[in-house]
Amino acid sequence: MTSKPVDLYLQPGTQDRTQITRNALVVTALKLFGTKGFDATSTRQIADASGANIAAISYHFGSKENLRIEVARSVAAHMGQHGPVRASADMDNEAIQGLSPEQARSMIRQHIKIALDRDSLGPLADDILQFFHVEMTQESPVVDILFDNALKHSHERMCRLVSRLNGEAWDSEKTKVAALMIFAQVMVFDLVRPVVLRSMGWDKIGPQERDTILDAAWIN
Amino acid sequence: MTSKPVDLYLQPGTQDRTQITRNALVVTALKLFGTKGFDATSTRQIADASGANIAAISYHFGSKENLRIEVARSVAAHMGQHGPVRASADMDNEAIQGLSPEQARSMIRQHIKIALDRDSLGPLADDILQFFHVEMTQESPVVDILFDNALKHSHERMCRLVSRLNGEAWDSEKTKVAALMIFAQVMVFDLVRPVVLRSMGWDKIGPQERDTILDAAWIN
DNA sequence: TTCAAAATTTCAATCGATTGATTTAATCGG
DNA sequence: CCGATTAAATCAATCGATTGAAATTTTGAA
Repeated sequence: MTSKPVDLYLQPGTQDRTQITRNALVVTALKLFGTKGFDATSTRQIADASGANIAAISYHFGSKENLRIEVARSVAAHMGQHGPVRASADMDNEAIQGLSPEQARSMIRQHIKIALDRDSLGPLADDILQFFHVEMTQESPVVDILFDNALKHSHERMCRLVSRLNGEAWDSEKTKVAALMIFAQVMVFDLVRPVVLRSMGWDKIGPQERDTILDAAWIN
Repeated sequence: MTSKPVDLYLQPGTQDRTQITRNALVVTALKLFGTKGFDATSTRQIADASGANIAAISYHFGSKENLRIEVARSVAAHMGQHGPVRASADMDNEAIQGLSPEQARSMIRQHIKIALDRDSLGPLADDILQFFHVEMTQESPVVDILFDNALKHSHERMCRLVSRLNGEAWDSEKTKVAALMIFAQVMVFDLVRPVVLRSMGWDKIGPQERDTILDAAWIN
């Protein structure tokens, strides 16, 4: 329950049966929850697709709902260490204070570019982010896990950067909304992908399409 | 199947039993699908909450999936006639051609303001838009209905307006993405409301909060 | 080091409950 | 009275979860 989250990527030489099973269940659930949704995914589908027995879910995680939480903890932990969130940890608040508006703007652009970049998340990047996006739209215990561990810090850093641009306090309502809107611009294209594909005439949102999106993002 | 969509708002004096039952089922399903999601909503919940019998769903719509589609058709029809989509129908393409950048910018702002305004959709506005948003995130037959009847036209108008600003062709990829991003800025706050509430420290997204969002929207 | 006992993990089978949908009979309005 | 509609009962299928036994791994005394 309160133990270390399951690693989304097992080190190649792992022999531990338990670890392998738990990883398979979490990764499979990550994919199915992200694509079909939590409610539309049955425990049997997860078990079959991960090569485990149905009872394994109850045994290792207690319940389907707990598996969902474990997936969220794994995702949050992984993003915190390797993903876009990690990038914001490199700057400290005092350094931002001294930034010129032009420097801040540049860092914001870089920040957004990293947020769009999926390479840092590994081969599961698409699955991780799809799960992330889906869960963000629903009120559930999972939101708190993702927000506290992967969003809060990143948003605050963005607020401090935006503050250098608009001159307002970093924790003012205006600044906070502006910071959210910067993330929103690139995030929304994944959130409403079905509509985006139809509007744009695309058949997927790949690296090329993401460049187009990034070019259109407004950071002024 | 190919008949007129169910009216979301019955005229007060309606006596027609059939019409009343169908309306109750559609409105109830609209609310439940929007809040709990399609998969997490059972036909019994819909029947109970709407005061109808379980068999009524099969009788009137054929299946739960067909009820979902009927809800989408009703929502699309209602938005097309009364909602934000309607606003874009007032301008024609030739008029937009002659707009100065400054005029276009003003119309875009107005367009967005209308898209944020929920009064035109009536008392069910929140339910309608929540259903709308949820369905936009999932690949389903419903997306096509909503896109074709409520989004396509509105997006094209926005493209033509944006075209007056950036000087590019209205159907260029750059313009189309930019137009999407304008909608995205205000839409995303409803899509990821759970995260927005936590980030902003809000307990709801009401008219006041929407004003704050609108002020932060970038149209340059 | 050896090997049986103990603990852990997996397995097939099954639990009661609920799902979407259907059937049959009663009820309603015209 | 008749067709339209509803109500109650029930369908097979699937849901999440549990069971006890089998298989596997770990442990500990000799």
